[in-house]
Amino acid sequence: MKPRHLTHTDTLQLPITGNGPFNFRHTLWKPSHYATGLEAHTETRSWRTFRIDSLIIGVALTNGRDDRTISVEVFADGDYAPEHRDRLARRLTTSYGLDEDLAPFTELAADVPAMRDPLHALFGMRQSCPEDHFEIAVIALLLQNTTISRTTQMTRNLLTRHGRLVHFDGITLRAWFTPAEIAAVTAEEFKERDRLGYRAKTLPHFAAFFRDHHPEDLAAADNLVELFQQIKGVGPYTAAVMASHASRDPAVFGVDVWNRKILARRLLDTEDAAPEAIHEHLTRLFPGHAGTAALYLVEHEYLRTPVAPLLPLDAIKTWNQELRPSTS
DNA sequence: CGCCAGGTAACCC
DNA sequence: GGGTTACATGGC
Repeated sequence: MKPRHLTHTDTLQLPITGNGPFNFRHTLWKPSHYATGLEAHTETRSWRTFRIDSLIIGVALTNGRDDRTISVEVFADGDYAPEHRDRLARRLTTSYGLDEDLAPFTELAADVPAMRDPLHALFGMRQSCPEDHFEIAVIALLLQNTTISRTTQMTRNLLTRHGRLVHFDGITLRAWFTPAEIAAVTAEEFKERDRLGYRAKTLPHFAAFFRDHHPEDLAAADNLVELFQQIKGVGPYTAAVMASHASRDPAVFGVDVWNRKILARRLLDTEDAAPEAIHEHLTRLFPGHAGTAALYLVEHEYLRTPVAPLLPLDAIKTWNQELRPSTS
């Protein structure tokens, strides 16, 4: 599979309009996130791909000098039209919470001892979710009841076989498939070829749901967690990930066996605890912002030993080699 | 081997 | 309703 070359097409300056501090590095790069090949980060620069309809866009992002702007170099092919500029700007602004008010959370956190170190180390970090609802649902699906190494393997299989490979600004990255692009793929194929196991039969349900429900419709729903759980294969965890990440509800967070133990240790001083106990505790300490609080605690846990560390600048070439499959 | 992973649906009473 | 159990797969 040869990468498609995207050419430099546009430049954006995105203002940080939301109240509160903005931490460029820890907003775009999350120490706890596993490697997908959809993005790459060095100390000062980030790259990411986006699908906007069928268009494939690559962006290179850097922090503005005043910490209140993000500079975006846009790479695309010939289909990039003026209307895409606004949609991309909105998508980036939402994905990284540039217009969100972080102050209510930081004020609550100032009074919570367990939050002292995370708040200090990650000050100004916001939720990041470059994925749309469909894409984050697939990520959450691949996290269900398995190890990160297998999640990484399944992600690689899916993106290699059904996604795209693009090259821009000196880097090679994968890009997502759209619901329409996997509409014809059978559950059997997902299982046998992409090694999805029992998850294989739920992926077609995801594609069908998001072909019929566009992101705009979802904003109108009043109980998203409930709505999302109507999709076969989406339970409380996946629905909460979708609501907290793609819908950016700061009050919501998905509890799984992994963050359950982290939060139990940090908040309750025990090795493990019931999900309800954790949820209740965090909701009481951070009314309306429990999800943001959980984000800070979990990312701080991984800050010293990131799952996918920042790349040294000179590692990009090696990275490109690894991402290109050597097999036909 | 058996157990467990960054869960969920289907089944039981 | 609330408490089991099967579900695929790979790593240890």
